[in-house]
Amino acid sequence: MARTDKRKTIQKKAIQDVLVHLDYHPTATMLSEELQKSGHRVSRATVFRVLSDAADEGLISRVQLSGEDVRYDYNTEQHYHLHCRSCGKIEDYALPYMRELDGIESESGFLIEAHRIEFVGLCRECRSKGAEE
Amino acid sequence: MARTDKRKTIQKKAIQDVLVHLDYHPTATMLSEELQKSGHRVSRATVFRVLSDAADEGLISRVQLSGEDVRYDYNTEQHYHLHCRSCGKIEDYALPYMRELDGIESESGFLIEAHRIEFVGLCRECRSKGAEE
DNA sequence: CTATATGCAAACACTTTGCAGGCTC
DNA sequence: GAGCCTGCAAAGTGTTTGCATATAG
Repeated sequence: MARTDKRKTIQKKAIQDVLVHLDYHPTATMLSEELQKSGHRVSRATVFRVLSDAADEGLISRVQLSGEDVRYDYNTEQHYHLHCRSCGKIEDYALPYMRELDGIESESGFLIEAHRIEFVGLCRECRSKGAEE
Repeated sequence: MARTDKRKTIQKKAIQDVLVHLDYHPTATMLSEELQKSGHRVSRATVFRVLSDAADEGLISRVQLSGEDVRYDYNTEQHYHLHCRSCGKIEDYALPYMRELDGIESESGFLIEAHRIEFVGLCRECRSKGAEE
């Protein structure tokens, strides 16, 4: 699956630079577009490959919320996400990781190693626009 | 988005019957195959349309876990899912819905209306196979 | 009867892959 | 130099859509 990713290439550097400075969690396609905007020329296939490999190696993390394509997050700390049901915005949520949930006993025989929480609601902007309905 | 879904058709009935009796949460494609197995002839497009509409109307629920296609669950009660990282199995988890999480204050100005939790780990079978690594 | 729902196939969007050539080490 | 990495384009997937036809009410 993941290659060894030994060599430092200008493409990887460009991808990392852009990802770190974005204030949102992009899909591979979005990141590809951001690269173009900032003048970097990296093929789409490479963006997919590099992001996927980096996630497999644990350098960045994958985020998949309901109804969304896979997104990438340079923050590899365990954390949660807020998902606006009106505009689709995805933000980090400042709630401390609920470590105790990982240890919960389960009737199913599962060994629980981690958990992910997606909070769904309305962001400040959509609330003030009256999207409450 | 959602049509009004007024008419009762044999296709809708077949889809509902099969979905309710499955012991797992299928994707539209999986459900399409199950329909074939059980002798129902429903076009793939119809399966996608009916499932999506039913979810929009709240008759069934969408489940999307990391790295997976959208799945459908006839259980519309709020509940959580266990996701085996080894075999990919998705099961319901008997933890009561943590209603209090929906009300948590957020620094971001979000109004939180609901949340979803995905527990990741190893199912009983994969544990005994020694997939722990 | 009339309008909604289905089936089919084409269109789509996103992602993956094979291969030749380029670039890192 | 050797082989990993990239770019390109083609191939995959899963899903959506347009349109003619079938059918529920």
